[in-house]
Formats: sequence, structure tokens, C-alpha cells
Amino acid sequence: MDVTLVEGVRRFNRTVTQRIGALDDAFLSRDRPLGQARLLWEIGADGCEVRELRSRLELDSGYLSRMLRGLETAGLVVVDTGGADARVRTARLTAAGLAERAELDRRADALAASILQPLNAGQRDRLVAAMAEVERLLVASMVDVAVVDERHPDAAHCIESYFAELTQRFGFDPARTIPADLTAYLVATLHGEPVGGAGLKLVDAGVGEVKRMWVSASVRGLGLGRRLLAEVEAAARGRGVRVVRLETNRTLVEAIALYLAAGYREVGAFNDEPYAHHWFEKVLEA
Amino acid sequence: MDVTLVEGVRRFNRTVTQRIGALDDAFLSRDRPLGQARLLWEIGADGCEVRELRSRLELDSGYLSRMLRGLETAGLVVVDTGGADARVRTARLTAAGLAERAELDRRADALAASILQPLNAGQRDRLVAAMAEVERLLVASMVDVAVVDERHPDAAHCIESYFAELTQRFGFDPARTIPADLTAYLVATLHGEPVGGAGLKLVDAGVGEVKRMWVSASVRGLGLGRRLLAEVEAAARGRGVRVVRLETNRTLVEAIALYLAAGYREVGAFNDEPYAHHWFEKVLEA
DNA sequence: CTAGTTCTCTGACTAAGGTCAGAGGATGGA
DNA sequence: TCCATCCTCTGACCTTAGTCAGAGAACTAG
Repeated sequence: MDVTLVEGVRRFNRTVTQRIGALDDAFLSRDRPLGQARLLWEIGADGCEVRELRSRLELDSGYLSRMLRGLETAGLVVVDTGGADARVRTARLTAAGLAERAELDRRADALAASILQPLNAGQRDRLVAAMAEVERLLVASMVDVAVVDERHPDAAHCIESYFAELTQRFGFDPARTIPADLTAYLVATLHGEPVGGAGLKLVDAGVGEVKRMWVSASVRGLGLGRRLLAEVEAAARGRGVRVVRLETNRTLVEAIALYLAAGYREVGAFNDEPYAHHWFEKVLEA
Repeated sequence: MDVTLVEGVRRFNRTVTQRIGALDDAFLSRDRPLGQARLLWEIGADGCEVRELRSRLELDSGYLSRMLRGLETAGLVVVDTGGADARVRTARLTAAGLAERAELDRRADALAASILQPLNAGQRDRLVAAMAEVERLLVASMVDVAVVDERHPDAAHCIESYFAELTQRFGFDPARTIPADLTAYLVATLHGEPVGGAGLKLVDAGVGEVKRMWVSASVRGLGLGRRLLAEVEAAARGRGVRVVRLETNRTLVEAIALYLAAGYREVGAFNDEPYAHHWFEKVLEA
């Protein structure tokens, strides 16, 4: 890894993360413990199930329970057993809790404004643009890619989403396509949620196919498609594959652009997939 | 303040600051309390006076003392009374402490590398560039500008630095220039240290002069000159000034460019400053 | 209906972070 | 020389953060 890049990230972490982070926490905790303030914020205007809070904030159930009791005695929150399942309890903000949260909101705005205030208009625009770029790329970097079995729930979710999108885009019918029979599926997750995937099917000796590649709309533009393609190629190479093939529908123009940019070249049909218009192939480098 | 800009800053704070901040802390504290780890880091390879640590980390003296004792019993630090003043004690890292710090350094590198690792080369470059931009602009935003008296130590520091720079750049001699006799001096500070300033001198009714404007080399390129000029104009306007004048030496090309960009136009000599080659004037808007 | 699981809560506990008052030596200015 | 101040340290104390074990009610699969 290039040393100057690493040094750049470290400088950023030192200056930005610590200084702005400390500011952020200081404003959030107005005479209330930071944990409770965060919790108040996270519950939100519409309330939130306790178990949802637990998983989102990654808190010990005892600890969370105690904090909720604290907010409850402060009159900011009520916890009731609302839904069908009487074990699950839901935390809701009272009027006072909503007011408190609105105050936090105002203070977060004020903090952001105070950062922008000393800058001139051009600097403000540049700062916000650079912040958005950093955020986007850090999110991209937080995406995890792992190899799972085709039947893994995350893989199933990706494949279903893939079918759903094709159905919506060009009237695809899952029953008519060639069954995939995948050797492996790569799942990309963000904060534990599957946001993309790509399947590898070993066909003949040294030949693999990329199938069921999908990227969630929520993470488009982060280069995830390119990354998945590269990782599936790496997985194929690790299994002795020399040539990777794939086919696609003509309406999927972004996918076609991706394949061409990744070094695939169009070849004649190598299968009779009813929905395919283009067939591609790439010889992997040793 | 534009709402979308504020929203952008808030998104950044949420996603980046908290997530990377938490990561940063987690790696830093390897089975040692975070406070002690930070302290170890801050002492540095060359040691550091205890009072310096106290002010840099803004710690209670008792608390700091206790943490130093902790590091001392762990064999990572020695605290001795080194210098001329026997009250002041200096913390130094032992060999074990240096090794520990080097390990922290390695881990910080690894953390940075792990952020870059999932990205492709183009994304890495863009991320680091955007991080540098964010950092630069946040530093610019942390600069404080305040009006002080000409004799304030910070003002004196700025004026001395100004003279020193002119001396170095074109053989300026402070004894030969027109005495300034300033009405007010604006000092820009970063983390409490003066990094720039500009003086205002009221001459005739409705006429002010900008004198002794200086920006430290450490913060060049952050738009501080432009900001100081704008703030000194605002201060002048608040004192009933309609026309701002200033003169400059021909070697100070950045300054001349700044004045022109800020709406100053060149006029005839309005004083007999021996080092001046250009005289500028700007009519302030109501 | 039963046995195992899920969800929340309480009690008991520990570590870390942080504050405050004051002791005691060292220094510096009148 | 003396008194106020500075620097560091100790003791006493408090809050926040976080962990662990287990109880008890509610649910679910067989």
C-alpha cells in the first residue's frame, strides 16, 4: 500500500475524526450522559422497538434496559408492549422527549453552521462537496465481500432481488431462465445487510460463468459492481478458471458498460439463455 | 445559512466522524485504557513536560498524574524532574514504551490501509484527495479572528513576524517605515496560536488604512488573507469608514493579487511610505 | 401440550473517566 | 526574607460505561 496514501488517511483521522468527533459528542450531551442522548436520538419521532435499538447501537440488553429506565424516569420516553408479539417492547418519545430531540436537532444544525460560518461561499461549497466524496468512498470501503453458499439467506436475498429487478425492467420470468446451479456466491454486505452479489458457476475445465450479479440501488455509484466482478474473477482464478464468460440482456446498459470497461469482449452465444442478447468473455491473466 | 450545506455537514459528522472515530479508538486501545494509550502517544519519542501534556490534552492535573503513575508502573514511562525549574516534571518513554508506541503506529497504519484496501486505485486517490480537502477547509474554519489592541502579545507577534518576513523578502528596515499608530488589530488564531493578523488605522473622517497584514506560512492557502481583509473592512465600516486604503511593495505579488481580487483599484500615492510601490483604494458598500 | 427459544428486565459487579480539595516542595517578586 | 504562585501529587469521591448471570413472561415448533 502506498505510504503517502496511508499517511493521508492517518492525518485525516487525527485532525477530523477526533476534533469534530469530540465537538459532536460535546454538543449532543447537554447535561445528559452521552449514551442516553444517543439513545434518545436513535429512538426517533416514531418510536423504535427495543430489540431494534439493541442491534443498531450494539448494546448489551441489560445496559440498554437500564438506560431506557433512566429516560423513562426523566419523562422523555415511554416503553410499551405494542405489537403482535407481547415480548417485544417499543420505546416512544413523550412530548418532552420530542422537545428534547428537537433541541438536539437544533444544536446539530448550529454546530454544522458554526463550521461553515467562517468560510466564504466558495469554500463552503468545496467543503461540503469534499465531505460528500469522503463519505461516499468510506461507505464504499465499508462494504464487505464474502463467499457463501448459494442457499445462504443473503445469497437468496440477492438472487431474488436480481430477479425482481429484471422482472421490473424487461418482463423477465424466473421460471424460463437457465437454472444457475452455482458453485459459489459472493455477497457484499453493508452493516450486515446484503447490498449486492455475484455468482460463479464452473462449467468446463478452466471455464467459469458469472451469473446473477446484482447491486442494490442504495449503493449504486460506489464502484461495487466493478469490485464484485473483480472478486468473482479472483475466486474463479483460485479455482483454476482461465476464461470467464457471462451473458446479459440488452436493456441492462450499465452492466454492459461495466463488462466492457472490465476487459470483456463480446463473443458468439455460448448458451441458449432466452433473455440474453449479448455474450461476453474475458481471458484471465495469470 | 443554506440548509443543504448544513445537511451535508451533518451527514458527514454522523457517518464519518462517529464510525471512523470509533474504529480509531478501538485500535488505539489495545488492552490498555484509551486515556493511557492517547497519553503514551502524546508523550512522543522525545518526552514531554507534564504541564504541556495537561494543556494539550486538557486533562485534570490529578487525573493526568494518576495515568502517568499507571504507565510508570507498567514500565512504559519514566517521569523525572529534568529542566531548570524543579517543579516541572518531564515524562519520557522507556524502551518498552517506545516499542509500545511503535506498535500503535503500526496499528494506525494498518487501520488506514484497511480503509483503503477495498477500494481500487482511482477511488483511493480520490478518497485521499477529498480527505485532504476536508482537512484543509476544517482547519481554515477553526481559525478564530478577534479584534485586539495593538499592544496585545498576539498582535505584537504578528507585527514582528510581518517585519521579519519583509526584511527577508526585500531588505525592509522597520526603523524606516511610517509608524503605524493602529486603531485596532485583528488577530487570527489557530488552537490559541496567532497565525495571522491585520491592522486598521483610522486617518481622516471616513477613511481607513489596512496596515501590517500578515499570514503565517503554516496556514497559507486556506483563504485566511481574504478573510482577514474582509473582516478588517467590516471593522472599518463599523467605525464609519467609507474608503479603505493600503499600500504595498512590488515584491509582494500574492498580496497585490489579493487586493485586486478583493475589489481594490490602484490609485496615486497617498503617503510617502519609503517601501511602497503601489497604493490601492476601495470604496466600501453601504 | 411440551420443550426450547426469544425478549426484556433486574441484580451484582468492574473498569474507566473525571472532579475537587488540599498537601508540599519550588520559584519569583516585593 | 516572606508571601503568593506554580507545579505535581495523593486521597476521596462520583458518574458513566459496560459485562454477566439468571429470572420470568411470551412465543414457536414438534
